[in-house]
Amino acid sequence: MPSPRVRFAPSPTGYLHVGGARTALFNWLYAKRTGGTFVLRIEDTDRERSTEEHTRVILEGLEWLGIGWDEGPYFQGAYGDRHRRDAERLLAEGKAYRCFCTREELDAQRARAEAQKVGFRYDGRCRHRLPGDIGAQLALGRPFTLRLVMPDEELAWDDAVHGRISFQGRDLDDFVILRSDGTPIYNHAVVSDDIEMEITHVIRGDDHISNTPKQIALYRALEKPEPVFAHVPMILGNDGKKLSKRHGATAVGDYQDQGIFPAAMRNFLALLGWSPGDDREIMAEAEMIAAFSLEGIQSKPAVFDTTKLEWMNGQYLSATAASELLAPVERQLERQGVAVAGDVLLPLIDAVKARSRTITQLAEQVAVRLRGPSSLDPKAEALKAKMGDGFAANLQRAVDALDPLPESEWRPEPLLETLKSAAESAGVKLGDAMQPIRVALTGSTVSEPVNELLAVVGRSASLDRMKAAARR
RNA sequence: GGCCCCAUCGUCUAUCGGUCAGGACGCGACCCUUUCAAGGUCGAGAGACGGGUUCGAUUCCCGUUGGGGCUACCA
Repeated sequence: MPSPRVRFAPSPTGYLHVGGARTALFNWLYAKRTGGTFVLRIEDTDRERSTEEHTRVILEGLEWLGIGWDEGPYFQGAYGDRHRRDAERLLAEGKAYRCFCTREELDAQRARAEAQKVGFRYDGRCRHRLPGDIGAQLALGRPFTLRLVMPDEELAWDDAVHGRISFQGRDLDDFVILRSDGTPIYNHAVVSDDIEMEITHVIRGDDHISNTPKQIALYRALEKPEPVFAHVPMILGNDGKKLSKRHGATAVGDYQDQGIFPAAMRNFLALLGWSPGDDREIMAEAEMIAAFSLEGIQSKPAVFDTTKLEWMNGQYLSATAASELLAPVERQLERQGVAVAGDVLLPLIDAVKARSRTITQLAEQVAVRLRGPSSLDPKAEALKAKMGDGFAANLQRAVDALDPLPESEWRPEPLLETLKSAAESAGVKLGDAMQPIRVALTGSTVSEPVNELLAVVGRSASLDRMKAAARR
């Protein structure tokens, strides 16, 4: 059996969204698993909506995710001649026909059908035009499209994820394969290209299921063997509707900006609608490839859960050394206008790493330690309100205790000892003594241990922030 | 309206006729910590409904209901 050839074929009419990315990932995984070839094809036959910008973003998104292609990118628009030849061959063989119906006529028919609440299907009125009539239309220079003669037969296939799916040709209409300007329609271009590129496995979104019988009809008309089809289910928003812009971040680039690791994104996407069949969650690339199969793909749609994505990213984050985080954190800080040397950053990164889920969160925490909190988060606000006067009093006591500590003693151990004895002699619980300091220094109730926090922020900045917070 | 797909905890999923229906996220509790997390342990939480088939159905079949997709000279 020849090695499989799969393809990812996005249309550059929008950004690379997570659904497309997952489809690409499944194709890629399958190719890697089987030693096959992964072809990238840009379907830009819709000239109106396709842009180079979108193409660039899609390519960059795939590269960022580490999904490399073996062939391409091919641009569908470059193969117009072949698409036309294939369509004309069908015309010559009587498997397609010229349709002189105008768009206006068709629109009117469709509107009428809709008003009557019946499904619109092209009635095939041009299918049986007499040769003389056709000649006359041609002589008049009337524009025409090419329509496929839809056979009245079963159009079925064994879907690799759904099992057998069957349509009846009589339920489908004679769809257009070539526009009046000679350019191909999607379904025709896809089949022509998949044949030419010797694609053996078509792995794509569920929304293409209804295109598949049309494409099968085309394969039969062209007398070429059909590939294996595998339709992966949709990705839904948290309201159970198809994932779209109004659900927030749907573009792969959004997650890149949020500081999600490509490896975490890949891992998460792979587990959305696919499972290795056991309990594994965090999986290395090689592990996923080894476990991947089309049969392991779920047949029901999956809801995109960003909370779990962030958890997974946190897993990758805590497994990454601070030194490797240096460069991305520097980039994030630069964007916020904070420039600091790496040797200052490293201990800060180490301090907050375990408490962050994304690079962005991590960079924010680092920035707060460098320049102080700009505001208090809701929990810190609530704590301050709850403690009332005790908040400032505890802070003032801490300042009094810590102020005499010289720079050389401003280290975690002496700091802890000092704070402990101060709290003890004042008869205050350690927690009550510590939390106000945490809030004063970071604006948050969550941080590394307070003594370590004080050490990492430094003597003068710590005392300044505490004094300022005690005054307010 | 027509055609097609889908249905296990709130979410992602395991189960390929016999399981106390397992795991993960999230949630709650506890442990650890004379401070926050992280981590660890435990807990709550699911087979849409109705018929079959079978000694036995979450699993196989049919129907109902509920979601979703497509129905262009878009992709």
